[in-house]
Amino acid sequence: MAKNIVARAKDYPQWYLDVIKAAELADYSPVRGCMVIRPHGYALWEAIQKDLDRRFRATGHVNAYFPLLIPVSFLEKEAQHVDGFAMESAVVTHSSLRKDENGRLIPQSELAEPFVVRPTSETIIGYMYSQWIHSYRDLPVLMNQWANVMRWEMRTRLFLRTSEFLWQEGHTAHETAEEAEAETVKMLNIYADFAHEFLAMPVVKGRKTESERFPGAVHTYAIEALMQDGKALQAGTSHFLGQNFAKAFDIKFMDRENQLRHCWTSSWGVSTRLIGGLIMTHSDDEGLVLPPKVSSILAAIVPIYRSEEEKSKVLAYCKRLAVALCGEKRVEEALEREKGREIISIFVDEHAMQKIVFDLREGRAVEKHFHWEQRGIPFRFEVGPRDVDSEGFVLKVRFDNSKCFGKLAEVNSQWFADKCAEVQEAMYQKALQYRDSHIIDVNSYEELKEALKSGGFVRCWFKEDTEVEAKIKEETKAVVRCVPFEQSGEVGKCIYTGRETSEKVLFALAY
RNA sequence: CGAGGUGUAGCGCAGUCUGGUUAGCGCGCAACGUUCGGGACGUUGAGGUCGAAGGUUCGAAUCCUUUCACCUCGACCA
Repeated sequence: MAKNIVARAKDYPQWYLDVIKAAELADYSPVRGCMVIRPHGYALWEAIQKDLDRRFRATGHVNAYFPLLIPVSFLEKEAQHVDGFAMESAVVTHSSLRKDENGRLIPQSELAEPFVVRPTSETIIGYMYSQWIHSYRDLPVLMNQWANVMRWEMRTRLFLRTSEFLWQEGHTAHETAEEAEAETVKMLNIYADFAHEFLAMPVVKGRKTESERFPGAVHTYAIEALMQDGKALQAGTSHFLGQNFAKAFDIKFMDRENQLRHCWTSSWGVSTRLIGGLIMTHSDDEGLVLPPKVSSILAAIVPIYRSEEEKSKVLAYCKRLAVALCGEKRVEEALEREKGREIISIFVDEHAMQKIVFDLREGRAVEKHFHWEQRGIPFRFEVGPRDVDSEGFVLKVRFDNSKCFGKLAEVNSQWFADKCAEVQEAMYQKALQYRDSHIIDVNSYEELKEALKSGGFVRCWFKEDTEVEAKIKEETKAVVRCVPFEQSGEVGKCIYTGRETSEKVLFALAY
């Protein structure tokens, strides 16, 4: 049992914070609601960035960067957009500081027009697109930016909801509604594939109801994941913006019939919130659990010895194991490069920048086991004198805490790659099984209320209606997470109003 | 923004009601020794403007005033 992490069954929110702290993913900052992402946490974001960016490029998108500050007047241009973001805006009103009589620094020059620290960039990007787009020949515009944004949230939680967070936001402009719509769906599919293949996190693809829609969007699609405590997490969104922003920012082009028309735009994003989702999908009472594809450290080699004799014998053998895993060249390079360091990093694959570590620190092996375990490192090779004698090792697999005995002779890079792939798939299957067994079908409002008590997605016939949703939210705290794309094609009666509908929705309590 | 609570070492806390030696404990940290295959132990040591400002007093972590920050619940949360 981990002594610095409370059990999930006892206090799930506290467990979540304990895991983050124990794995050194993030820390609170002196600035309210803003977190510091520590190296081990940032490595997760970098891994996410790398994989997603590859998928964006493969579908013809390019990266650009737009300013942090947005004129307040821009926000006013799209009516729903203002309403959605006004309350959570951080506003820059002054430039320069001067000292007052007490030596305190106070803002000096008031700006002619205040700026908003971007909560999202539709407005400023819309403005720039209006400058750049003139003809159908300029379309489509398929851009993405990796950036930080700020939303002055009332209450924050590490990774899940912080005042400042990192994300990517794609912004595209198209000739036709159909094309923009197709783009919106395409990007949602990319998110879903990414969640599945990379994060080993199953998600439901669907459409948001009107009350959950992005301010200014015609409709919003989302991927919804289910956390271990039965609460849902919106893991990514893709918005069809229609011509709303094009009209607000005058993004017009001369079409093929020589007519001046407004573009059709989309926007889509995922954020550091994914890391919160990753934690709550896979981790256990011992701490963080990372899928091999996400982890920058794939394995730790932990030597076990007592005497000096044993030490030299075991370390020499560990080196042979490292060579079997990574190749002689990389091991020699690492030992040379990191000479004198207590933890040696050996790259398994320069391209992915994934590595194994050789833990040479002084101290008890037990402490090291906990160290790597709490950080979610997928594999741990434990090597002691007995293993040296038998030309073997003990392999601990983080995700299921299984332990097996291996032989040095059978280890090579392909063997290890297979192990990684095996665990990656097993983690997805485990999460998928959990998710699927927590989708409950109900046929009445009473059943819905009852089912919500045990958590999970509750699926039922529902005729979309903002007022009804508000009532249900008030009475149960649950909302429609999404209207799944996958529908039976049958028709049923709405569990609240009894009206006929062709759609089943997923209700859940949410983060 | 409403209600309640908490600020004392890196972290967790005692001490505050009833003012009085040099402000304590546990964890963690450092050194040394014994240990070492699932969170060991001993010895020694470092570490504090008691959230901030002002006041009462011979004397304030403790009493008074003001203020700031954080936490919990509510409201809010594309």
